[in-house]
Amino acid sequence: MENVKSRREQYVESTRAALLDTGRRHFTERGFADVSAEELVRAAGLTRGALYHHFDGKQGLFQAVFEEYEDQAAQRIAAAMAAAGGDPWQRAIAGVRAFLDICAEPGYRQIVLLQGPIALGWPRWRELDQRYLGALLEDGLTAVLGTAPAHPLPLTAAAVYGALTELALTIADAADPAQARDQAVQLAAAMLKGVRTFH
Amino acid sequence: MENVKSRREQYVESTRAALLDTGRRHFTERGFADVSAEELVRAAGLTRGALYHHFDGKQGLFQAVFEEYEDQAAQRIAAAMAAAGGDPWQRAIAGVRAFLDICAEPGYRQIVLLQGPIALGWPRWRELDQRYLGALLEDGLTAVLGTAPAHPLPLTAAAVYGALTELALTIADAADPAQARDQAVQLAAAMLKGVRTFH
DNA sequence: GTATAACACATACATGATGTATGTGTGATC
DNA sequence: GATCACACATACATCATGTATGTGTTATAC
Repeated sequence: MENVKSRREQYVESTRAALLDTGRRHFTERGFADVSAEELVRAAGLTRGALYHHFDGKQGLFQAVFEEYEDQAAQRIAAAMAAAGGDPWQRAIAGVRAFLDICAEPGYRQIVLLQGPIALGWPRWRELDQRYLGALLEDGLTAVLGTAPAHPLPLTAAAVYGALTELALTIADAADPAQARDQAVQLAAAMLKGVRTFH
Repeated sequence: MENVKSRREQYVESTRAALLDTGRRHFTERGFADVSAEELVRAAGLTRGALYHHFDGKQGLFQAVFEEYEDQAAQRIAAAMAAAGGDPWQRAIAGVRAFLDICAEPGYRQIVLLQGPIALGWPRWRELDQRYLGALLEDGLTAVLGTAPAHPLPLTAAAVYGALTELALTIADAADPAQARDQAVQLAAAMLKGVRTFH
C-alpha cells in the first residue's frame, strides 16, 4: 500500500491539524461565540484564508472538531459494551456508564453537550448526534426491551437519551461526581426496568 | 387604588409592548441569530435606542420574551395539576400532559426549547428554566415518590426533565403528534413507576 | 404660566467580525 | 525548465453591535 505522501500533502495535513488543534483548545476553553476566527488562526500561525479553504469558516471548523469527539465517543461506548459480555442488560449498563463518563470529560462536555447546539444550531446538532450515537442507543434498547416493546422505540430512545444527557450535565456539577455517576447509572437502570415492566 | 397612569407612563408601556410583540414574532419565526436588532426595531417603528433603553439590547429583549413564556407555562402546569384532584399520581400525570402540550405549541417550543439555550447561553437558560419550572417538577416528584426516594431527588428531577423535553421535541416531529403525546405520557409514567419501584 | 429638570428615545460613531474576491508563491507535472 | 494547480494570504465590502451623546416632550416647582 502506498503510504508515502508528497511534500505538499504533508504540508496540507499539517495546517489542517494545526487548525483542528487550536480550534479544539480555544472552543473548549472559551466557547464558540467568544473566540473570533481571526485570533484562532493567528494562534495557529495562519490566516483566515486557510480556515475558509479547509473548513469554510469558523462553524465548519467547529463541526469538524465536534465530529472528532462524537466519533471517538461512539467507538469507546461500543467498545465498552462489547467488553461487557453477552448479557444485553450488562451491555446496556456498561454503555450507560461509558456514556456518562465521556460526558464528564471536559472536552466532550464542552464541545458536544454545551457548545454544540449553540454553534451548529439545534437541528444540525441533533442530526449529527443522532448519526453518531443514535444507532448505538437504539440497538442497546432493543436488546434490553425486546423486539415488541410496550412503548414505541423512537419515543423511548428520545426519553432515555434526554435523561442521560441531563444526568451527565447534572453529574458534572455534583459535589462528588464519581458517586453521582454511580447513582445515575442505578437511576437509569430503574427507569429502563420501568419501561420494560409497566404499560 | 390609584390605577390612573400618566400620559408618559402610557407611552412607555406602549413602546415596551411594541418591542415585546415584535420580538416575540420575529424570534419565533426566524430565530434569534437571524434577526438583527435593527430590523426588529424598525418593524416596531422605533430605533435601537429604545431597545437598549428598555432591554439593554437584543439579548435582553429575548430574555424578557422568554420569561413571559416560562411564566405562563408554569402557571398553566400548576393549574392543570390543581385541577387533577388530590391524588398525587393523577396530578403528576396531568402535569406531564400539560407540559408536553405546552412544548408542542410553536411559541414555547421555538422560544424556550430551541432558541433559548442559543440566545441566552446554556448556563443562564438552565438557571431560568430551573427557576420557573424546577420547583413544580420537584414538588410533583416528591409527591409521587415519597419523601425517602430510592434515588436522589436532584438526579431524578434532572433525568425526568431531560426525558420530558426530548420527548416534547420528538413529539413535535411525529406524524401524529396527538397520539405521540399520549404515548409519551404513558412512557413517562412507566419510567416514574420504575424509579419508584426498582432500586 | 413659565422655567427647569428628568426621562424616553433618536442619532451618530467607533469597533470588530464575517464572507468573498482576488492575488501569489511553492510544489507537482510534463 | 516552463507551466499548471492548488494552498493559502491579502484586501475589501458589509453588517451587527455597543456606546456616547443629542433632543424633544412631559412632569414638576414656583
